[in-house]
Amino acid sequence: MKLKEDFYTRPDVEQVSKDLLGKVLCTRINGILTSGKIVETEAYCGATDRACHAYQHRRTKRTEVMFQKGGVAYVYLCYGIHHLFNVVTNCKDLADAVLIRAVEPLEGEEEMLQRRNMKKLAYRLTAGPGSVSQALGILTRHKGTRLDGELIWLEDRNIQVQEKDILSGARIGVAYAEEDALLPWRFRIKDNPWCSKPQ
DNA sequence: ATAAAGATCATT
DNA sequence: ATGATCTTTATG
Repeated sequence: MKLKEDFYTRPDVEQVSKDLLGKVLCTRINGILTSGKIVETEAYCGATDRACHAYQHRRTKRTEVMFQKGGVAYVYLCYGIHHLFNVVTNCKDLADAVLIRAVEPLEGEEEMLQRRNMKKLAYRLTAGPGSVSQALGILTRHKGTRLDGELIWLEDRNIQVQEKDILSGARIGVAYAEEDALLPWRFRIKDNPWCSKPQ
């Protein structure tokens, strides 16, 4: 069943980030269902985290959606090429988000291969945030989409992830964030081959 | 108005 | 290792 609003509005992004492991991200773009089990995430906290676009509650046109109540999509363009998908969490005016970094393909494999311009199934199909969005058909225009709707949503399919099977580490690509770059806010499922490469 | 940097990926 | 590629943001 679909995750409800109270899953997203909890105040602890770190916790939500961990809880998202094992949940299923689904999209139905142009009527085509694609989905994947989330195996890797990163937490971003607006109030205190230099690595977050909304650091110190910085409100811009881009970050505005992060200030909404949890349960909407924050999608932005990275390096001019990649559409990165985040789940907005916490309450209104508290700009926290979780970046989905990798999923394990479940449904719509053919469509995902096509979107990624690949011929046969390989781990790189959905490893890395840019790849996830491309495979699922998520674009910046989906920014602000409610995650309880029919376009993009998350499901709990009762997949159990043990606390001991969650590895945490420093986030990727946030060297500029100084000491905040060291926070262990990247989470992944131990021994899952669908995670993106770098430790 | 202009410039610089960026939560990345694929290729060499 | 390096290039692709273009939005967002900061600065003048």
